[in-house]
Amino acid sequence: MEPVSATTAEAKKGERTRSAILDGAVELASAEGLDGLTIGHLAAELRMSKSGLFAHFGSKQELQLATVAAAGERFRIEVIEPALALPPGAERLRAIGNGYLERVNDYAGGCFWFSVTAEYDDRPGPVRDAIAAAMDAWLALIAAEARAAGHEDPDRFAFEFYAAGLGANARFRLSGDRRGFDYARALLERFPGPA
Amino acid sequence: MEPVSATTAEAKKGERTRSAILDGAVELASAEGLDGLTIGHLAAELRMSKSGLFAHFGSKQELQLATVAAAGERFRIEVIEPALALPPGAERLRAIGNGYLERVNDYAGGCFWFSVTAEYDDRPGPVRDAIAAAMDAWLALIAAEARAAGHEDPDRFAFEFYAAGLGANARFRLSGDRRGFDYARALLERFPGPA
DNA sequence: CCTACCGATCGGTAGG
DNA sequence: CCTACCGATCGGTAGG
Repeated sequence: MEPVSATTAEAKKGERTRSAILDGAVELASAEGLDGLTIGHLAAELRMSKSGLFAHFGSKQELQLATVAAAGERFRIEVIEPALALPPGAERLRAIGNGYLERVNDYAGGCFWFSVTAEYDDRPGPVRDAIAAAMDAWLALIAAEARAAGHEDPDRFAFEFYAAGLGANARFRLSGDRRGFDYARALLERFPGPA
Repeated sequence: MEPVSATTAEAKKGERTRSAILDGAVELASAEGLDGLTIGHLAAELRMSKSGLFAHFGSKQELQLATVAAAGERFRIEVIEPALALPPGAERLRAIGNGYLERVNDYAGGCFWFSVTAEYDDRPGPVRDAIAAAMDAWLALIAAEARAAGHEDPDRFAFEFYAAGLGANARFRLSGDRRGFDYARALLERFPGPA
């Protein structure tokens, strides 16, 4: 009767399913990695058939790339976008940095980026390139805000904050030591920056 | 004729084979993780049969535990032992820290501990416990030397150096940026420590 | 989005 | 240390 409208409704439903799949995929990959993110495991968790899920992506690698993109998009929406309402510099840097640390601290699976960086940093290909691009953008964002905040060496500050985030996540997940989060938060208050 | 002597010779050969297997296992796990360390892949690389290799360990988990222990043992022999000839404090801290950074920089597969921490930090069990114990000992060693060197907050210094090591490895492997190694090395010269 | 299937590889075993 | 296997699971396909 109404083929166009029906098609639109179907497309919407497909989009919702795809989005639900990617939510599960980001969570699963944070804990099990992008290889441990098997199509069978993910399908079982979402109560779908393997082939039904698979049809949304066409290959394991496309699922991995979509998962990396989804993790970046969710981080952008939940942490970065809100902070852009603040003026550039110290205030915004603190909002972004603390927003990131809270997320890492709260998420059940720990930091998605820590997990996938360690997994793919030695394996050339599009998945690694997507992870590297996201991390480059993250460090560039921190450096830009640090520069606006008056840091003498913004690139170095960005590295230190990035490293502190990795370290805090690792220490907390492995040994239950939360002090790394305090050290990382303290970096955001160190102005105008170290010698 | 000489059953005891023959048995001893066989045991020696078994030990050498086991050691060669573990060398390959540490290298493979640095790049592919402890799950990607499959018995078939490792056997093919060493030109052994799967079951011949398997017989040395009895289970995948025992192979993983032996690999973690071997990585720790090799690090202890190559980096820590030589530094113990130096007096405790700044000198020894620099030797250990720089020795670690050189290793991470040089190794083809990157840092074994970075790879396996991200992989197992969310999976309870003996493998994760072994990794956590090794990392706790590593931070405690750095903290003890930092204390002897006069740092005001040795635990914090240990965290900062640990984090800088993770960050330097990640930035270099992902994006080819070696500046993290310079930042980490600079920490070893910052005496008696930050505020 | 499903059922039913494919060849390859996984960890592990039997028996020598 | 080997050959020859096992059931389970992998990514992916056919056909609907």
